[in-house]
Amino acid sequence: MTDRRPLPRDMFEEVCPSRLVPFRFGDNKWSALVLRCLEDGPRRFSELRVPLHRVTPKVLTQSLRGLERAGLVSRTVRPGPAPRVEYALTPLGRGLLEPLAAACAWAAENWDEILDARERHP
Amino acid sequence: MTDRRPLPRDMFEEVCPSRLVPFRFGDNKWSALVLRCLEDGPRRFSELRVPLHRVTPKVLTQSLRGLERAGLVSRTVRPGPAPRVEYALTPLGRGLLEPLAAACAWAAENWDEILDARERHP
DNA sequence: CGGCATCCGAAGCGATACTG
DNA sequence: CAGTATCGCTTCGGATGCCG
Repeated sequence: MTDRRPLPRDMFEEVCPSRLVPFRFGDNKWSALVLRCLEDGPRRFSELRVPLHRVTPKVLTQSLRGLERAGLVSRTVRPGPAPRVEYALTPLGRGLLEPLAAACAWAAENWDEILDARERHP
Repeated sequence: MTDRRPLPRDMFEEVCPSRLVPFRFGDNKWSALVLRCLEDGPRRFSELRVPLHRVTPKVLTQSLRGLERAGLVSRTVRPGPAPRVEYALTPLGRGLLEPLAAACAWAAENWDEILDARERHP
């Protein structure tokens, strides 16, 4: 570890990808989970609320709007007597799912080690 | 997209990896960037502040403490007349860097598309 | 140099109630 | 059903000042 390249002057600039990723993942705390909920196909609004521990409609809406603005999720209103809205991954969103899954796989593999570390540090 | 497996009852349970990942990435908004700053080797406290846009010492400390508690970063005090503290990735932390890099690579590849989406949605 | 203590405004998010 | 509106608590994080 001797090739200590100098750090960039400004990693906060808009153009740095690592700025975007944590931001997208954490647009709000539910975003990543919402993406994974859409993994198997479109889901309705109230359908999403259940596995997300009864998240408040307001907060879920915020999350979905954020994902929509980012082009990761699409929103379609199906015609009918009762309102019926479905959310689905866009191709872009589906692409993000892969690195997200990689991160999750990492977490699963190192689960014990992570928990051990947290116990060791009081 | 016809195999709509039912969603799990509770994706919020402690044991779900996707809970941990957003949490780790977003422990605070700097965590991911700090990890990337340590990519090339150990760095001193004040050395980290520069590329992070002069982040406040308090906040940087919080971030580092969080990463330390998670076992991702180590903190070593080098003996000498003046205080000199170095932070470095642990093997565990280095492992996380890979999925993190994958996510960043995704962001870099789909940069234009993401920005386009944000512009289209007012 | 590498922090910690304090203050404070801003943002996050849950609960509740209401609406087309 | 799929949201919006309002409230209030909690957390985040920037600014400032002090310390060994």
